[in-house]
Amino acid sequence: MGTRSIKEVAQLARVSVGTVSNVLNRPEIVSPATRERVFEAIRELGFVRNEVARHLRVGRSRTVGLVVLDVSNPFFADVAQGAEAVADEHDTMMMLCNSAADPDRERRHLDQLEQQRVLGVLITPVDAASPRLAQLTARGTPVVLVDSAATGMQCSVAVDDRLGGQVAAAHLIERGHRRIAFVGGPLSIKQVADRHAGASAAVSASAGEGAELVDFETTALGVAAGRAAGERLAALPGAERPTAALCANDLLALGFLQAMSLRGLKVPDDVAIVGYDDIDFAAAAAVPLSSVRQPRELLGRTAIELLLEEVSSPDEHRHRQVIFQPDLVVRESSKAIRRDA
Amino acid sequence: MGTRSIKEVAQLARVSVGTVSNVLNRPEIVSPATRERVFEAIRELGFVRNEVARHLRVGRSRTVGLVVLDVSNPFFADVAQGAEAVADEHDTMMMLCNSAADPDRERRHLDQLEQQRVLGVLITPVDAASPRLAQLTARGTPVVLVDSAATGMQCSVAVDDRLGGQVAAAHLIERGHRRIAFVGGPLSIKQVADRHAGASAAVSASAGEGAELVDFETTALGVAAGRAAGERLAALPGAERPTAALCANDLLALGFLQAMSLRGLKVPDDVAIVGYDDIDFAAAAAVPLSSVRQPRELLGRTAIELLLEEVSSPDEHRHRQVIFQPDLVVRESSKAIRRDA
DNA sequence: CCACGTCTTTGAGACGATTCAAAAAAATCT
DNA sequence: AGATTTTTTTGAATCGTCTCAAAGACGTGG
Repeated sequence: MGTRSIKEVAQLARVSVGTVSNVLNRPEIVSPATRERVFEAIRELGFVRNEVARHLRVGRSRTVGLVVLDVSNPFFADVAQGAEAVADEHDTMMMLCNSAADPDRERRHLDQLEQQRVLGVLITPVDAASPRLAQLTARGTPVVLVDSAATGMQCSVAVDDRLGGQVAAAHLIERGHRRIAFVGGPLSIKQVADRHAGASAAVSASAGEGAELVDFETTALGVAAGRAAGERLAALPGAERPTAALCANDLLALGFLQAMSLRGLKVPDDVAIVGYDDIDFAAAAAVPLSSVRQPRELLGRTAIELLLEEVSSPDEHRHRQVIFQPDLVVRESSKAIRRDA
Repeated sequence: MGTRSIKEVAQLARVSVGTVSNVLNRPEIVSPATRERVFEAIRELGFVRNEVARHLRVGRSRTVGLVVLDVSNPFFADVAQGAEAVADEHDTMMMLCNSAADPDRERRHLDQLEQQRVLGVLITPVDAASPRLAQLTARGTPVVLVDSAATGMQCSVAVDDRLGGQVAAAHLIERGHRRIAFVGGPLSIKQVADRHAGASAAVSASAGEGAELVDFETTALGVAAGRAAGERLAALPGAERPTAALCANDLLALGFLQAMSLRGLKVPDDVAIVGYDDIDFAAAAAVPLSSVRQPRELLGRTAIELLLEEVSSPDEHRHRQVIFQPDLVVRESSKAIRRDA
């Protein structure tokens, strides 16, 4: 259609294509008069550089793929935001892809990104050990794992989920809770398993005081799953019912909270809740939720910085596994001290 | 790096590059023996087709840009999901871009998409009348407006926001409310203005019964803005205080709801609330929110279908403006009938 | 007026895949 | 076997941009 090429610009400006290219890429080496003439022609024709041809010639893309488990989880939206801010500064485009935790969708996205010869891929993998990821790396597309630890062949940025789970559980124990529910799943998801392991460790450490962890495994990580788990818990007879719930993420926690209020259980008096991720909704919930905060934007920023570093100096680059510390934010939902132990 | 070209495959399989290309694109015209030999070579070398070169030669991209106002608003996540489902079936990739309602970011994204020569752009524009959009269309990149009505030069899919506002307000009036707050802003956003206009119309129609609309304009559409508006409303003396709030979207409604519970006002007894969008969080709120539902996935599906139609038969294509009807979903937050009018 | 630097501009290859007319090979018919 | 048709394979041209060696323009000093 109306798309003009460098050649037409050259013709109109009465210069060679090489000169137009120079104006575009190294304007300072072109004489001011010519430069102006070329700009004029560009304006007149409405010329827009064809990035595809440029990429083919230069052999280096300007776009980075970001594959996340769930675009509608605000946690990932924030990670993306962080990554994009840095990408912007480097004149790089982010391609946001949603795997929806489906390995098949993930694979399709990776295929497409590889075919596009993107500069690199940031990914929160469904399964970090998937051979597809290793293959991608091996074939020359740099990969940075996000929110998931790599084993040395790649860079990664993650948050210490074990520590997060531990701190959260320790907090609940310290507030007097003894029977603590762990709400989350499937445990095949690394993050969930780690948080669980952390909680488990904290509970074991206090086993002498009678602390114990009760698992409420869920099949998904959304609001609905949390609500279902909450109903299950609410249905238990008082003595067996945990007095606190540690949820593997905030969406679960929000659903869980709703179930409590539907069943007439007071939060935090009857049941305390701690979520994970500290998304904006957590603080804004009916009962503001305690939550384990992760540096979301920073996670995204760091991931792309590692990627860009790897790309710009492939030789001296050493893969790094960055791990951030989570922070427990205590709010209403777990503030009260339980006195009936 | 490790990236092999069609030429290397040809060499290894002892055929010409043309044949390899045929195997890739029209395998049926290649003799089985040769075909197998080529596949073998592809496997051995780990060849991945270079989509960039293909695109350059064929002149037709396989990716579509989707620019939304806020990735972290579940409404848009669902729209994206719908669009992606259809794109998938057509072997097309979706490039999700977040303008964050910032005209500048939006412009940058459009620039990049145009440089990439994408197949087309689906966009929820910050300003539908922006000349940049017309320019994109004029230069040959098809544009479909999403959740925003076009004027004839482009296709568009939208939901009747005026009707939505009207139905929501009528519902509140029918439940006995007379002083109704409209929470939302800025009014420069078309969707907000339309919803307001609809509400306004419904209220005017019942002015004889003493209904009136009180504006609580906000500067943003997030949870925080809703909370702030809620506090403003709660601070009013009882007689002046509206008994119902119609919020321009669910995020505002959630924030508003939280403010009510912080200030000790009961929902729906003291103040009824109706949100807009019916995102999953609405049903999952502490008090399940009434909300005006929009066919989110359908919006996305339809948008990309229009785009693909336009692209596949540019000549006979007539631009269409599709408008869907919203549905009011009544839940706890506005169910009660007010008896004190 | 020539030789010699310094700026500018030029234009012929890439880059990797697709296309298509034409050549080659195989199959079918006399 | 030779002619004819059908099936396969070939390879040069092309898409739009960048790169870089080389040519051209210009100014300066001798």
